[in-house]
Amino acid sequence: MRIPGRKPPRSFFARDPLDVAPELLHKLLVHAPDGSEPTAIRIVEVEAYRGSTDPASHAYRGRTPRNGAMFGRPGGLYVYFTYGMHWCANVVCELPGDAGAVLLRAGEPVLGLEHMHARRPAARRPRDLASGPARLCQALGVDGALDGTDLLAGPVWLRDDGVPPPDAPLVTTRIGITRAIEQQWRWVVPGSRYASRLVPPVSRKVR
DNA sequence: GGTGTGATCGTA
DNA sequence: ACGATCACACCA
Repeated sequence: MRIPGRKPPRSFFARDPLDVAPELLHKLLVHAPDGSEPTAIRIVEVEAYRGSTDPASHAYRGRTPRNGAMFGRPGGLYVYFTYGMHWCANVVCELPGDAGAVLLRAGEPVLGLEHMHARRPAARRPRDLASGPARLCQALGVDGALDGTDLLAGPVWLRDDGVPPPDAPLVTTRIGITRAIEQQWRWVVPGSRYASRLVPPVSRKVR
């Protein structure tokens, strides 16, 4: 089987997640398991999480069994379990001397749509397949077994097929968090119909 | 199109 | 007790 695009150099990931995040827009995320057909999405929505300085980050309180991948090699995949039922995937980055990651929030399905629909019966149309961080993982078949794997070695790959990131991405606050809600650390492909939403909810739960 | 709510369980 | 969420019901 053939993996589309080229792999970015390791140095692409070894930077502040705030710099990496917008450059992940329009890149491909490919899951090519041994012995079954690959599926792929084009990334359209991301959020950056820093480490010790970001109260919303899983790495804020240091290393634990769960967030270990965030402290590993840049270019790794950090997959975590949340709400008792969902997996979400991050690209591991590294602000020099600190942990960091970029949450992959949504993508446009580009390869293996029939397999994605089989994994996501609730999705009526392509725009429902990967328009959310947990939906994206379901569509690609990404779960905890892939936590800590290398995006430069597979079976989950980050690939660059030459489509540049948007010149003027939409920048907003992060979604679904209750801390550090003032930071504008979410980037979306302008006008994308495959994003989870273009504008964050006006009111968020406060406690 | 929009809003509100229950599900479900690992984590710290 | 609380999530870096989702699907579905319900209203428009």
